Amino acid sequence: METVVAIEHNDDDGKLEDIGVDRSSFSLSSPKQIANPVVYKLVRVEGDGRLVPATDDEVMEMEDFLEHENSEMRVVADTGQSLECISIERSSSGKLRLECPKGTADADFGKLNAKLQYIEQMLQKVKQEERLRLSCESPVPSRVKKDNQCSDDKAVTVENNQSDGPHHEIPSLASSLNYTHSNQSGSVDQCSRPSEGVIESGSSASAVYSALKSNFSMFDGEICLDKLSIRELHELFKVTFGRETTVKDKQWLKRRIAMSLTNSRDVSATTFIIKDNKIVRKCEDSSGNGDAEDVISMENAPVEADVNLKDSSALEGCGTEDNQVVFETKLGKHDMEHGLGGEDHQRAAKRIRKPTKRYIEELSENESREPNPMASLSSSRNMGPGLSTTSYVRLSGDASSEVRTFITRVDSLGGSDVQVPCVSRVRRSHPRKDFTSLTKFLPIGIAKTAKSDNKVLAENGSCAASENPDKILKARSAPGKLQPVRATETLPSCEPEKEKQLPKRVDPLSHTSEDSIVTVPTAKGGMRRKHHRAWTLVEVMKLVDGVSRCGAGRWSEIKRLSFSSHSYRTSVDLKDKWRNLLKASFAQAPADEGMNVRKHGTAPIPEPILLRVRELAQMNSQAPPNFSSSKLVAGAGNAHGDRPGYL
DNA sequence: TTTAGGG
DNA sequence: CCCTAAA
Repeated sequence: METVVAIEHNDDDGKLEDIGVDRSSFSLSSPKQIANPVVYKLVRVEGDGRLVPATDDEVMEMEDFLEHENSEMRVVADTGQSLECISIERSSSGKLRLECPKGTADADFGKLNAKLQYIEQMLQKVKQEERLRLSCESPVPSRVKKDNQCSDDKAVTVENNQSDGPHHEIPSLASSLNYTHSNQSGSVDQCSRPSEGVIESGSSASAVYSALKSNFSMFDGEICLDKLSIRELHELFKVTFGRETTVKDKQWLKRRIAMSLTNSRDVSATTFIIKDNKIVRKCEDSSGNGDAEDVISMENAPVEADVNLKDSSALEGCGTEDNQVVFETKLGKHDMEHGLGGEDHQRAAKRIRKPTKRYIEELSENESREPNPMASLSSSRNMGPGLSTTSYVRLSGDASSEVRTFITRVDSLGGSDVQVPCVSRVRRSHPRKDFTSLTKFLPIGIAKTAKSDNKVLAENGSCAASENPDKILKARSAPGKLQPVRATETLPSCEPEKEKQLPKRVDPLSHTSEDSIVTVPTAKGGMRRKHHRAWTLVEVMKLVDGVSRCGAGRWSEIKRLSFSSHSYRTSVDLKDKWRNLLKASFAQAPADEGMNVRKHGTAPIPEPILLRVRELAQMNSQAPPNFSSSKLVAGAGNAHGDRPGYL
């Protein structure tokens, strides 16, 4: 099957200003055109040419493209053959769409620009891959199976919905897209034979080409996704994204995994890199990251600054309807000062949220909360029968850029209307975290109580909303008189339609597994919550990398450096995870090659990572925790010789 | 406040 | 993961 990126052009909002982002590659020059939101619909082309709606998983994949709008420009050596797509945001109708609120259109188009260029690159890579396959490789079964003669075919269609707006620009955009792969969509039988002309057509094609060449020559990787079974891929997927997948397509899984890892700007700065479906380790050891960091800074810094600038302007545009809300518009130059994880540094730098003991507050929350276990689905849970609740969410600012998002909720209960202005900074390209949990919050007590809490909400919202819902919860559970409602498991598919309008996204990358919060009984009779956030592969890699550069034990340092973008994952978490990693790496040292398919339930950490863990552990003369492990003895004299005696 | 270690 | 003692 092929995938089509259909571009609709909507003209429902034409008064956006042109803010002068470089979009030359689109041939877009008139402000008017920029202003028109572009809506992408993700569809799939079946073998017979039918268009079918994309599946959820595909949609999810699309979202990842936006996740890393900055880093994805990096070359991905990727064998994917089916899916090239863009996703911006899912609208209520389930379609993907990008809406450009005023003042942020430029940012979006910047991203769109990057996205399109990225697609170009991807296409080139696909072709390159194809060439390689033709020359030296046995075909992958799944590929042979494709009914379509041209499994690599990418069709980019552009449909222009707008009636009166100037759409002449859009076709040019389309043609620029089609340019790269026009021969594919045009003639079916050519697709497996990329011509030189195609290679040259892309602006960055030559660069991609050379990059690919060098990449393919590096085969010292230890993890080869191609060799994995579906099951293993599923497991890897699980570690990588923290969620399960139902997709059976090996190719898809491989691409997803490789993509995620590669696109993660955090990972890219680590010693692990993804090349050609393999997780390999950079040759240099822990010291040679300077280059990577520099590159990243160069790539991202301007963009970030740009976005941030818009940020403030967007702010003014929206107006702070409440003085209680304080913004820091401190921006960016220190974004990338650590070289990675530059997403949230501003927030991290300012307004440091003290890591309160969430469990305590959750305890109190539990006490004040009705014993009713969260049976109903999220939002409308605490809308009592007698409560007439009208609420709307107004979004100004763009959710997909580092911009604050204003939510104004009007709750009318008992005749007294309460306006709850909230400000949330949505991470750039990480709009997924539910701030809907904020809107789910409904004061049950007296209106006065709610009012007094507005302040708290507003103040905390600026920094909490973009983070873990837990923190939001904390913020509002402090007053204590309210009945906070936690959005426990918010499955996208089950969400009320209303919710889908929000930029609330499930992070397909790392946060996808919504925190599964289990309440475990404590000795003192109380109930404490146990958050569980599956460690994703990316996180593990970051952790390992952090340890490699800071040394084990300096967890706060590591957290600051590598985990500043992850609000959860305290330094203690890092330490714990490291401990587990250590245990894992030593426990099954001479295990089967490739993936550790050991005890079910244990995360299948890729061997190279465990290997690295061992190295680091021995470097730091860290003794494996469980000394009595029998495997350990066996491992000491193993033929691998990858780790000299560590005893 | 952070680390180390037990649970 | 949580909790706590110790630094």
